[in-house]
Amino acid sequence: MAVTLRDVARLAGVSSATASRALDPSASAATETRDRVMAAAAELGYIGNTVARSLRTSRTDTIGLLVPDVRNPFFTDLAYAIDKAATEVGLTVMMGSADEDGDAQDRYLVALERHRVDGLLVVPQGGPRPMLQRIVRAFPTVAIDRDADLGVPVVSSDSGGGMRALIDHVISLGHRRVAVVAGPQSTSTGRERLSAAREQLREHGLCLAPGDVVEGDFQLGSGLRAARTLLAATPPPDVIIAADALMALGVLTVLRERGLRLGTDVGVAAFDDNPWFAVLDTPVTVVAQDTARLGRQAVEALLARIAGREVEPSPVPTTLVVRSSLGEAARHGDPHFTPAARTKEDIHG
Amino acid sequence: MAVTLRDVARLAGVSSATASRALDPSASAATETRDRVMAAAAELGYIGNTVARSLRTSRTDTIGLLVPDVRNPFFTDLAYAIDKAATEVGLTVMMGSADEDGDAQDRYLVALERHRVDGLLVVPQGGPRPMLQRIVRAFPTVAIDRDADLGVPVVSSDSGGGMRALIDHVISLGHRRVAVVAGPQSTSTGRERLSAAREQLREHGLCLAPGDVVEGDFQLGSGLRAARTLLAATPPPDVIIAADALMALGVLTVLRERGLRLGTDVGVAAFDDNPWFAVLDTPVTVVAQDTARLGRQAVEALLARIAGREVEPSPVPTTLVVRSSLGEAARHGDPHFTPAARTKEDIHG
DNA sequence: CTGAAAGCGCTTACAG
DNA sequence: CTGAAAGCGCTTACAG
Repeated sequence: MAVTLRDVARLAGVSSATASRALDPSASAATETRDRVMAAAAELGYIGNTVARSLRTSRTDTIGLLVPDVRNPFFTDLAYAIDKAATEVGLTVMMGSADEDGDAQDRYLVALERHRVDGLLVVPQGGPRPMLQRIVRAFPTVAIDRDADLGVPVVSSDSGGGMRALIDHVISLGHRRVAVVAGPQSTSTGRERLSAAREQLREHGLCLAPGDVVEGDFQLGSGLRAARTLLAATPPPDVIIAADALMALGVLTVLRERGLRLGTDVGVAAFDDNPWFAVLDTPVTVVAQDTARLGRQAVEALLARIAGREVEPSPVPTTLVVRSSLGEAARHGDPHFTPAARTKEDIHG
Repeated sequence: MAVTLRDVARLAGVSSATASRALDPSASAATETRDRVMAAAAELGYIGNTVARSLRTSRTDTIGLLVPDVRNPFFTDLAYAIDKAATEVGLTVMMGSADEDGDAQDRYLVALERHRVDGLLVVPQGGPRPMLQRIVRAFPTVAIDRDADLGVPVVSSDSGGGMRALIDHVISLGHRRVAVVAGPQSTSTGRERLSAAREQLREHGLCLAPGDVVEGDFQLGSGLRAARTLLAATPPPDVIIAADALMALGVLTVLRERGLRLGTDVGVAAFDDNPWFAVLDTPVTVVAQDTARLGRQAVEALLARIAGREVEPSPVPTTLVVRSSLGEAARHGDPHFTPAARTKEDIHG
């Protein structure tokens, strides 16, 4: 049916061994032979069969990518960046969304194992599951975003640095009482962002009251629930910081429901940037992650692991993108005297 | 290194042929043998090698998915739905984002061909490119969203119906002058949405002036440019309809820049829903596509094609989601007498 | 029900 | 530089 290497060889009048070499730029073949084989291949429209080659070489030129939920814009951007970076080095990616569900993750991992991917890029969910633990030992693996103590290299943003910059900014605007919709504390990013917030507030002589922290799961629904809890307090917090964009979206939604003005009645900031944040009537201040760089670095690290080299990726810097959702100067000219900041000072200062 | 079927067979004291059958639920084997083989497999942690199996059976249990840009929320949702549906029937998907770039699409298609995917799900870009034409003849293929005259089944939404419902709604609100940020006219969806708008306006005795249509490319930048052109007209149109969410986001951004009030100064509506549309100060009315159903239907159709069966997918219905960006009743109680509608009537009526 | 054998399409030491 | 041969790990007629 499909044209095979033997067909090409026959047409070129050589053995398939020679045809194989002629088609491999890094193998040696007489120029004249190479030309004849190339011509034959072109004439027949030969497309090498990776599965046969893989069986022989035990490389599939395929990597697996496992993310908790592609629909989370951060993971979408990450998947995009990884696809780009992988394609550039001739790797095809098998993508799967585990749906923040451990069993789905396990099923997907087995599929990748059956397919004998060359390596695995994984954003681990929850604790270190046995299946993941096992597969990590069998395949070159690089964790992205979250460190789940798998003993593999981790490519991730400098969450702590991002959060500290954000807290400094929040405080410089005159806000005092900060609440946090934290990520799941079973994830390193969830923990790191929360503890950085706590510590940096302490630097400013402030503290994060127990009632001002609600743990979410990085999904929209938990942002909704967290915001309802947080806004039930009297007085409400000056500022709510969400550990990702989806939970921030939940917070924004609740603000709308309650008729609360963003940046005036309560400030909101989030981790992860997103074009939509910029287009809101009150654009949202965020800590942006450099997904392109994360993707590139992840693929590079995986390539190194596949080659058997050790790697120790360094944290990727984040960027504080100041917009108006904290009631700041971007709009009014004075970072220390904006409507939102003033309101808060009236209450607490 | 990895444990193979032979290892399992040896441990169970049978031939690999028998081991293979014992592990295949649809093959016959003595219960006692089957148990022994299963036990051996479990003991050794045997995971079948798909690449060997594929070479033998010429099925890879893998399908390729090619979308123009995963970061477009519509395609993100679609990819998610397809991944779900595929996983359910034991297929793994190789995903690629062609970046609305024909050459990238071609490179990716060749990679899928080398990997001998069982079938292809593709959202075709631009005209019928030779590479795509060729591959479509070689692999079972189903087109999604767009019909590019490839002679393959097309799974897509009822764009015409959605647009007609939207136009009726716009008109019922008292708007008269409608402008459109159209999708690329090289895509069937781009054409279908524009012509449906034109025809339905005609039904109402209105027409779409040449200056009130700008062709975009479904990406953010073109929405920005289109909105600038459209809003340069005096008076500006009553309503701007964007053919997808990304271009709508561009329109919204320009409105903000100009200090124009959404739903009051000018109405906006879009194709494709998105959680962010709901959280804007003025939530955006949209024609929502049922991505879950599109994904399921695409996988089903592809399975049918792989099995050699003919299929003729029927268009998937869309839903008009009425919010406030056209200045409508949802907010004010009377669909025919809202601020926006009134303003427009003052001008044109 | 089970085993021996062939073969899927490649690549790669091994000779020459 | 080139060819003959083996083999990657499975599955599946073909006998028995």
